[in-house]
Amino acid sequence: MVEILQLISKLQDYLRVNGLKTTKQRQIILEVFLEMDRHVTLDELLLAAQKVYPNLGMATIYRTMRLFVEASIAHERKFDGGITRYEPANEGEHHDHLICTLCGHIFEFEDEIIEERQESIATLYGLSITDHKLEIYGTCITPDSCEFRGN
Amino acid sequence: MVEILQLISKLQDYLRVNGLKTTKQRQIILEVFLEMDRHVTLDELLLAAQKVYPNLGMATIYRTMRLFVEASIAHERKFDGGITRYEPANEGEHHDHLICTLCGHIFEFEDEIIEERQESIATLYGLSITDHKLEIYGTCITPDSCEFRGN
DNA sequence: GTAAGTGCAAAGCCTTTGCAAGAGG
DNA sequence: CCTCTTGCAAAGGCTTTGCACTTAC
Repeated sequence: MVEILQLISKLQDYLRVNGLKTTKQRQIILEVFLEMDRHVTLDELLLAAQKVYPNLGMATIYRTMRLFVEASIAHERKFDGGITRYEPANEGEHHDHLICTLCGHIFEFEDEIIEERQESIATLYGLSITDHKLEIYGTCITPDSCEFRGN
Repeated sequence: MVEILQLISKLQDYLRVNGLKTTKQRQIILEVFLEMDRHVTLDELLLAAQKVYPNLGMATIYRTMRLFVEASIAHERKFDGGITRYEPANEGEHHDHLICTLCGHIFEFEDEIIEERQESIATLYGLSITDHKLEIYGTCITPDSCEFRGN
C-alpha cells in the first residue's frame, strides 16, 4: 500500500505546482480509482464515484482522469473494442498485457528480452523510443484462470 | 505485383462463395486501396475514390473496407490517436509497427525472437494466442528517414 | 475575491444503420 | 426478377466543450 500513498502525494505535488485545487470530487475519484480493479473504464468509475457522491457528472470523470494521466498517476489503455481503460501508474514500472477474448480477463506481464529487442529494432530504424504497446490477445486454455468458463 | 493479383482473386472468391456482388464501387475502392500508401485512412480512401467516382459515399467506404477485412485482403490497424487505418493483407505474413510521432511515418518490421517470447509468455499464463499487436512509438533520430525534419 | 472546478446540456468526432432507389447475377 | 448494394440522412457511441454557478485557496 506504499504505492498508494506515493500516488496520492504525487497528485498533491502536481496540483500544488500547477496551481490547481484539491476538490472533493478529485479525492473521491482518486479513492475509487485506487480501490477498484486495475483497468477500469470511465463508466465503472462514474458508477462507483456516484455511490459516494451522486451528483458527480461524467464530464468530471473525463477531466479528472485526464488530469491523473497528466500527473502521471494513471495510464490510459485503449485495447481492442474501443473502450478506454485506466490503471494506476506505479513508479517507473512498465508492463504489457495479455487479454482473454472470451472472459475479458487482463493479465499483466513484463519481459526483459522483448524490451531489449524493441530497443534494437528501433535503433535499426533510426528511432528513439518514447513509448510502446504490446497486447497479446488469446483464449484461456486452463479453466482455472478463465472466469468465463465457469469459475 | 503478384500479391495484388492474389488479393484481387481472393476477393472474387470471397464474393462468389458468399453470394455477394462485384460492383463498380468495390472495384474502384480496391484499386485505390492497392495503389495508395499502406496504412491509409478511410478519409484518404474516400477522397481518392471520389476522384474516379464522385458520388461514392462514406458509408460505402466503411462497408467495403469491412468487407475487405472479412475477405482477409485487408487488415485494420488502430494506432494511437484513434484514427483507423487499413493495409493490404499479404499472404500469411505478420508484422508489427514502429511509428514516428513527429512525422507520422510508419515503419513495418518482423521479429522472430519477439514472436517466440510472446508464445512462451502466453503459454505461461495459460492462453492460446489468437492475435497480437506491437506498436513502438518514437522519434526519428536520423534526418534522412524523417520527413518531418525537412526532407 | 479570484481563479479554478463542476454539472449540465450541447456539440463534435467517427462509425453504423434504416430505407428507398438502383444495379448485378 | 430477386437479392445484394448504394447513397443519403439520421442515429449511435464515446468524448469534449461552453457556460453559468460553485468552491478552494
